[in-house]
Amino acid sequence: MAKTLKGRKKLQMMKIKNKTSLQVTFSKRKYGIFKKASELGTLCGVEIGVIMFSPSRKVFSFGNPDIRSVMNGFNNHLRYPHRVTEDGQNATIQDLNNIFTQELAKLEMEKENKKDFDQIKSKREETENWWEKPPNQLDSTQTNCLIKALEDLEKDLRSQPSHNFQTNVPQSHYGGSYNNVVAGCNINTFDQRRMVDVNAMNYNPNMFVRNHGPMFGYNNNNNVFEGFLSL
Amino acid sequence: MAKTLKGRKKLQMMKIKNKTSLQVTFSKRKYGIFKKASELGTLCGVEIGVIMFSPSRKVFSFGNPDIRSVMNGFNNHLRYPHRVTEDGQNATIQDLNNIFTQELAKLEMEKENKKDFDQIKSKREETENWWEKPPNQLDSTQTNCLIKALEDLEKDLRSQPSHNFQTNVPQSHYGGSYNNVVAGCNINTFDQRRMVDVNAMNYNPNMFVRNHGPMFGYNNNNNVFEGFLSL
DNA sequence: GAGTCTATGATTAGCAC
DNA sequence: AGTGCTAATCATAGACT
Repeated sequence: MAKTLKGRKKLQMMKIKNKTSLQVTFSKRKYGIFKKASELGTLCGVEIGVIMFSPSRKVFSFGNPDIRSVMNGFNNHLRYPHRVTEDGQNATIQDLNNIFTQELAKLEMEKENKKDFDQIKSKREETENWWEKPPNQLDSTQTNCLIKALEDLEKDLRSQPSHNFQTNVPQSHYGGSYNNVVAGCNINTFDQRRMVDVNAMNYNPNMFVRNHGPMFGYNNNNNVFEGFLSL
Repeated sequence: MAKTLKGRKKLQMMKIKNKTSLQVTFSKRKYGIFKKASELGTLCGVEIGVIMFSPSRKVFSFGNPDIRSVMNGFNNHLRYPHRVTEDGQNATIQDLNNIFTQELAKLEMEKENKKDFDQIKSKREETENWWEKPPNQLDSTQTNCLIKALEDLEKDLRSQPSHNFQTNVPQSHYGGSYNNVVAGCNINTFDQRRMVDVNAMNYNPNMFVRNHGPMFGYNNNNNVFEGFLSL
């Protein structure tokens, strides 16, 4: 049957009103762009990536060699002026990742320091209660100090009005407050919580683009599109 | 002058051997693709982004409305299986950002705790050196403790062989080691370093695409490309 | 690198399925 | 949401500036 096709007409460069023809145009031109991108990649041996959303907000993408590496390469060129590297350059995402990684390393170090600190604390408590120990467990330095303090005390005590002496003050007064609750902060849970927090992060410097799910792409070799499981 | 132009010839779909014609082809087709992408964006009112690297590794990109928001939208669809949200979903980049933000908040909290800790430490030092203070500055509890310790000491000292007493041991022996260097870690710089480090991060949850420098783009309105300052 | 020219190849609007 | 048709429009290889 002879058909009276009018052929292509020039299109005004504005959003297509008719919903159906808009959808058809999108579909055809999407194919056209992906094909062009594929050709450019092949002819010139360059990396290229295309990302688009359909009128119904579905995601489509093409990448040569793949969209992930192209985005990765692109991100390497992004600069974050609010953050500057040691040599005065605006930071790349890699720099930010490095900074974060260093932060976490330091957090880890803090944790270690805290551990040391606690160790020293307990050692110190041990040492600092030396005046309650029998003198034969004191070293000569401690003994000397005690003697010195004792002499000073004696001198002062003799030169001033009497105190209201009360013996047998419970030893736990010191031990308790040093070992656990100090000024409303529970030392026992302090370190534990931090440990949990640090482990919770489990930061991977490469999480920026790796390890994500399947996505749409234009397969350069056989003109087949692969599906991106959009939400 | 009459010229014998041969017109366009069909091109083999393979990498162009001639360096010059490859560069020319790239330049022309780059323009073509950006124009197609721009048209698709206008005609269909959709978001589209194109990123490519020239043969000399220069970066070019086009985005409607802009490459950043397109990449952002695309990233919303990426999933990071090594990281799972509370409801069991694979994490988006937003989730990762949230996790990071929370981590930093906790780091900040740690810093506060450290501050408290140091406060307590100094308070404690103050308290713990009480035996070196003149007795009129001691409270009754401390005095009682000292008396008790003194009595015990006296008793013990009398019941054992003599020590080699040396008076005038420098007081700084205690003060020094407690206030500054502890087990190889300088307490004075400890907190300061963390403060600097934390402030140095200044994490912006939106740093993924915001705040970066100028980049090439195809200006939809007047067909002008803007430059991306590549490295 | 970018722009021009021209013949020709490639894309696609409008319509139907 | 995609396919086939066809005529018209668009893109561009090659050569040159």
